Order: sequence, then C-alpha cells, then structure tokens
Amino acid sequence: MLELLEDWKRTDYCGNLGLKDLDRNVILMGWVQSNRDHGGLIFVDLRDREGIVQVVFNPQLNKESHEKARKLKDEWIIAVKGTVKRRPLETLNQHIKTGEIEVIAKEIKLLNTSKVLPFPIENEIKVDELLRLKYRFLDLRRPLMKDNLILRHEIVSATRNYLNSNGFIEVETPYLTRSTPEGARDFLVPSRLNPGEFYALPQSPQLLKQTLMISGFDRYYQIVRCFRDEDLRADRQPEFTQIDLEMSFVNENNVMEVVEGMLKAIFKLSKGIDIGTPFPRMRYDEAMLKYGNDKPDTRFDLELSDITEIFKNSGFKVFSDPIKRGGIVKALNLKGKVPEFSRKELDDLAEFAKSFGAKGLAWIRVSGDEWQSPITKFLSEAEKEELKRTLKIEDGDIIFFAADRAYTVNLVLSNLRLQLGERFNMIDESKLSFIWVVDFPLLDFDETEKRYVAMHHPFTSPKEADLIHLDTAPEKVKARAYDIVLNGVEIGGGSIRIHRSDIQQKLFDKIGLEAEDAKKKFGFLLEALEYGAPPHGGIALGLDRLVMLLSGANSLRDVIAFPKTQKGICPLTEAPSPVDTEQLLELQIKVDLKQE
RNA sequence: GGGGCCGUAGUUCAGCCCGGUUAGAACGCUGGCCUGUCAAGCCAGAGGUCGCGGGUUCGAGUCCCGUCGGCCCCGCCA
Repeated sequence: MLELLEDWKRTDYCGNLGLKDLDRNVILMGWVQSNRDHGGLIFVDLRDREGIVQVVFNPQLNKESHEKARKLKDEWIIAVKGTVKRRPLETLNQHIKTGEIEVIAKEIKLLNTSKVLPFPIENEIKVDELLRLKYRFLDLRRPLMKDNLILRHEIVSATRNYLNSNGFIEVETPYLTRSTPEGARDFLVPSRLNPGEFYALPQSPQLLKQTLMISGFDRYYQIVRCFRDEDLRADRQPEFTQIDLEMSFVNENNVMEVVEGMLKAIFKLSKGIDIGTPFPRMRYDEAMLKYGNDKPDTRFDLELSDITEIFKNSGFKVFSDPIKRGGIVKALNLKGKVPEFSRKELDDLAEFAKSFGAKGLAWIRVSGDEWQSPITKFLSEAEKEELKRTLKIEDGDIIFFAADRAYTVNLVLSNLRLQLGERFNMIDESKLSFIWVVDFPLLDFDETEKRYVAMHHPFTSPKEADLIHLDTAPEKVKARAYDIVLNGVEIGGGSIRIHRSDIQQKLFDKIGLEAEDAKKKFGFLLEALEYGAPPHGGIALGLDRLVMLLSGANSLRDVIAFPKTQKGICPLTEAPSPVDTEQLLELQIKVDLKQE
C-alpha cells in the first residue's frame, strides 16, 4: 500500500502556510501528528520541520483519498495535494501558527508507515531519559528539541558571521594530537603505525592556536570539539564544543571587547535581544568573598559576609577552632524570612549543607529582640553586637553560618545562597547577568600533590607587576586571566599568554615541571616562542552551555543532538563497545580486564 | 571512589511503611460508531519477567542482601 513520490515535488513547508497562501494548490510532505476521524470529515495534522498544518479530507470531494486517510496512524509519512482555504470562523485554532487556514486535500500518497511510538511527539513529556536517548531520532522530532538544535545552528552562524567580519580566520587543528600533562584525563587513540603509542584527543586546541599566532595569523578562531575524560554532570559532557579564538598584539581589554561584540551579535541574531555592553567586571577576591565562588550569579544579592575577625578569639569553639586551624567563618543573612521558615526546612538545609562537606549548619532566627538558635547561648554580648552591626541584623532575619576551611565554607554557603535564592524566588529569570571575573591568582597550591599548579593553564601570563613575588610569595601573583560568567554559569575563560620563553621556563619551574620534561611535552611551543612570538591572548567559550542558557534547557543533553548518559554511553549507538580481536591484534593491544 | 532520589502495562504513575483473593489508573494501542475536530467524542477490548539475582516466610511487587541501569550532587573537570 506504500506509494512512490514519482513526480510529486513539495511546494511548501506545512508550518509556513498562512493567509498569504489562500486558494493556492500546494503539495505538502510530512509526518502525521494526529488523525481525527469523524466518520465523515477527517482532520489530519501534518507536521514537518517548520510546524503543523491541518489537512481536511472530505468524502464528498474525493472518496478514494478519504478512504486512504482513514487508515493513517501517528507518524506515518504522507504527501498531500490540496488547496489552502480559510478556516470557518468558529474553527480557528490560535494554538498553532497556521491556525487560520487549512488544506483541503484532493490527493494523498502514503510514503511510509511507522511502528507505534514508545513516547508521544510532544513538548511536555515526562519520559525516562534513557528511553529518549535510545529513541533519539524520535526525541529530536519534538518541537522543543528541534528548536534547541536550530537555535544552536543560529548561534554558530551568528558567531561565524561576527568573527569573519572582524578579521578572524578559521583554522582547523588536529583531533589526533598528543597527550599533554596537567589538566583533565585524556581520551587516547592507539596508533596502528606506531604500536604502543597513542594519540590523545585534544582537551582544547590551546597550544596549536598559540602556535598559529606565532605563525602570524593574527586572529584565529575555530568552533571546535574538545574531549575530556572526566565524570559527567548536567553541564558536562565528555565531548563538548568551544568557540575558540586567539588574537595577537592585544591586551585583556581587546579580547573582552571582541567577546562582548560577539555575544551582542549572537543574542541579537538568535533571540532578538539587545544586551548591554561592556559587561561589569569583578575581581576574583571579591567574587569569593561575596558569593563564595568564581562564577557569581549576580541576578540577585544575598551576599556572604566574612566574620572571621569577630570570632578569632571566641569561646565558641565551633567557630574559633576552625579559625585556629587556618579556616574562616562566613555568614549569610536571609532578610525577613523567619515567618516563611519551618524547623523542618532548617533541618533540610542542614542536610543540604552536609552534602557539600559541612559538619552542620548553624543558624539564628531573629524575632523581635530574641535570637532563637542553638548557638546563641555560646555567643558573648560583644560578639552579638558585632554580628548585628556587620550583618545588619533586623527583626525577621535568618542568619546562616559556616565555619571550616575556606574551601568548604565557600562551597557550602555559595550553594546555600543559590538554593535560598531559588526557594524564595529571588532570581529574576528574565535577567541576563553577564560578568567578567578578573584578577585570578596565577597559581594554586595543590594539597595532595604538594606543589603549585596553574589555576588557568601554565601558559597564562602573570601580571608583570606581580612577577617580583613569584619566588617569595607565589600565591600573591595574579594572572592576566578572565572568565566570563552568565547567570552564575561559567561560559568561557581565557587569558593573555606568555610569549617570552624565559618567563615560560620560569613558570614551568614554579609548577614543578622539569626543564627536560617540559621540553618533551611542550617542546614545540617552547621552541616556537624563541622565533619571534608576538604578544597574544584569547579565550574559549563553551558553546553548549551558551545554547543551554539561551534555550532555557536544564541539561547539556538537551542542546546536543546525540549526547551521552552519566556513565558516558550513547544509548542510541551503544557506544562504547567491545571490538573484534582482529582489530586489537592490528593495534597490538591486549585488553587485561580485572576479573571479579 | 562517595552520597541522595528512582526502576511496576507501550508511556507516566499508584500500590511498598503495615507481606495475604484475579497488581490498578490515566494516556497510548486494537475494533466499532460518528461531517468541524484540533488533549476530538462515545462504546467495547487487548496489554504485566513488578530491572535482575539471591535470601527470609506457608506466602514477597511489598521485608533483607547483592547487582545492573537512569537522574542529581561531592571528588574529578588546568
């Protein structure tokens, strides 16, 4: 019963028809979204990429077509010849954009059938994600998913247009490259021609784009896949896409200006939104102090306060002991929420805090002059006065405290801040809060490895003025690095690079990378730096995260066509998979699985 | 490596605490009726390895242990 297209040629997309097409004879092709058989009239909603249109089959007009239409099921593929007509006034449908018209069918061809679907093709579905990914070809038929991918295309297109017209040259760099130390775990690819040796998939084209600057390309960009073999999160996939760019003869401001212009163009072209530039800047220290992380969500206040000074010599050991061990005490004042807060909720928040490593969550409820709290009795009058002044405590406030090592305090309170902001609807969802975070420390002391590691990456230029501290107080040296944050999500980061081999050597020294080792790992870059390397810098933006924010999706999986689950598998293709022994033999690889 | 939530018709869920006739609902599906529906309607019907394995018990969807998988998080992600 299936038919051939023969000489039928589509004239229009279903979703693009409107009053402008009245009385036109059209040929449409698409999927049956729904089939409403009234015994006499049959209404078929036909769907294609652009949308849905109602097709009407009338037995009095064409008995044979009507007979065929009766048999149609969801997601069958048909071609329809018909005429666009205005709908009777009382049957307009304002839920679809073609709702003012309908297509009166004359002929129909059944091009293909479909099995019954595992889930409906609708935006609002509650289906197990595994099932969606296994049937991704159906999941992507849902308008929401399709729109996300189209938005992604528009963002990429706007990015290319902007960079192309600003003198950037797109250059491809290899996916089969070499493993480098530092950073994330590499994905390895065995080399058949060099048994026992491996390529690594790039974590980013960092070294090669710097090399291109030394080659004199001056302005480079690439929309490029990057690979990192680390555990997955809602906002982390093992392969993801960067908008990667690099510029010669620039300082931080020049790079930021280009990125601001690019984001302006992206938001304008993809969503019609005018975003204000330049974006505000915040020093890393300030972000850590007030927000507890380096990606502050500045859509709402609820800032943290450091109250370590007040409890330095306190008798309250829960606060003073961590300080003696080098930790800190910080607090967050939730203004006027006492009436909305149950004891149960406080307990839940304590559990929430513990999940981030807190030992507990101290709180004070202020009602009138009374401070209801398990800790009040341990506080001296002077301490209470100081708290009142520092935290601007008033009737109805709830104060939360964390005392621990700085890392834990900031982790707990920054997450608590976000949790409370959400719980009390303090976040204006319509807001787009861009912010540059600047003045990052160059180095970070790694407690487990007992050495300094580059906070950004080891090619980041230190601030010239801070170089004198490099030997005496390395943690004081600031980097010429910058992160861009949108609504509390880090969407990109970059830096001005080191372009002098003597300084690069010094940095490698500092992070405990032996000269010989460095030469082996990055030799080509070190050598290139000795052949006239221009001052240069750049940035990489996370395309997937940007699309996620622009689309309102909650997971990267909703803006990537074929993503992976938390265990890193693709349920559609069933990758990864075992391979034939022959393949392994060719690669001279022996798999040694631990039996247990 | 660790913590939390979840797994029952095709789908989304209820049942699990407190073990006991034939495991329910909605949507979807099948058949029939129906000429203005668009979440079409009405009538009838089919559909279950209760994730998997083991244990306790006269008896397990329900209790216990293990395991697999999904989601969220910590660690990790320069």
